Amino acid sequence: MFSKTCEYAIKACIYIASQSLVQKRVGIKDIAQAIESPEAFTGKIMQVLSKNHIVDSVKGPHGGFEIPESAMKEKKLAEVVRAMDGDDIFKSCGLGLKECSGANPCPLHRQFAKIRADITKLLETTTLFDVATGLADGLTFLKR
Amino acid sequence: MFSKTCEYAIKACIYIASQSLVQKRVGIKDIAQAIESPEAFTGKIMQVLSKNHIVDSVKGPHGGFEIPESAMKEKKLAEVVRAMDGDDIFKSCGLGLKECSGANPCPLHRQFAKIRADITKLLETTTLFDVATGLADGLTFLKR
DNA sequence: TCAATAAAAGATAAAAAAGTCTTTTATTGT
DNA sequence: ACAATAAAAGACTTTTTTATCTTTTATTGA
Ligand code: FES
Ligand code: FES
Repeated sequence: MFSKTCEYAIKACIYIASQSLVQKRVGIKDIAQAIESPEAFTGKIMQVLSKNHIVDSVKGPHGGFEIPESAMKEKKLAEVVRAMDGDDIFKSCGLGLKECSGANPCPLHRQFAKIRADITKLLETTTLFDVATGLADGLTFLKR
Repeated sequence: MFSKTCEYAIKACIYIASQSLVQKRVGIKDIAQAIESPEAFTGKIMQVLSKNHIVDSVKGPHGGFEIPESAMKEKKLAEVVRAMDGDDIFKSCGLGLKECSGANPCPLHRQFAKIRADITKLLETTTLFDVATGLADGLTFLKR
């Protein structure tokens, strides 16, 4: 569904958001621990998220990453996915045809179009705030 | 969604099925041409499909692959997917947690579970016959 | 029986994804 | 100013996926 990189990115964002809810800035080590990701690789991913203005990064002592509450209420999961995996999941053919089109449909076009629309809706409507609260409340988990 | 290998496999099966509908056995070259896949790689994929009894293979002159009409009415797309990609798509967590479980749900568990169920239903209920007819009738396509 | 045909099997190769290590840059508090 | 901290940037390595090439095995029909 998503690349490993994208999975890490989504989890990292949710974790950062949940910590930002209690005014805590988190470092790469914290993140890697919280989402069970390799530390150095997580650093690379954070660079992309930071460049795409999905998270705010602060260098130096007491630095780290954060997502202001106002921002996390705006940022959709779709933005994270697009930053990491591009928009393949939103528009490409499930059987890998060069382009998905009703005019030249693959044998599963109708069914896939429905599923893709569901995925798109989920990602385009869910904000980081939406998912961060469940984590903060201990209702959902990012590892195990 | 699926690996490239799996996409080729699904398309190959659909093509073979559609040709079997008109009593035509097809070779690797035909298949590779019909689904725009690399020929040698397609051969490898056919080995797996053949070993998993998803297609029948015949060596020698006039040999090739076929799927008897009775068989294609039984074979579900899910069998093809399982043979190539395993059952990850049917059961694993969308965010990559070691296992998907309601007891230890990731923040997107409920939404993913729904989408996964839809995908599963599609793959478990659609037979090769179902999709082969659309192709045979020129309503659907495997390339472009 | 033997030449031609076509898939199976095996050994590599190339490309992409995932992951690591080292150096640089920015920030902070003393 | 400067030592310590932490992310950014860059160069690399490893693993997995995708793809190719060669050899072997089975089948056919002349
Ligand atoms: S053409 Fe394949 S999903 Fe639309
Ligand atoms: S735990 Fe993630 S989808 Fe179920």
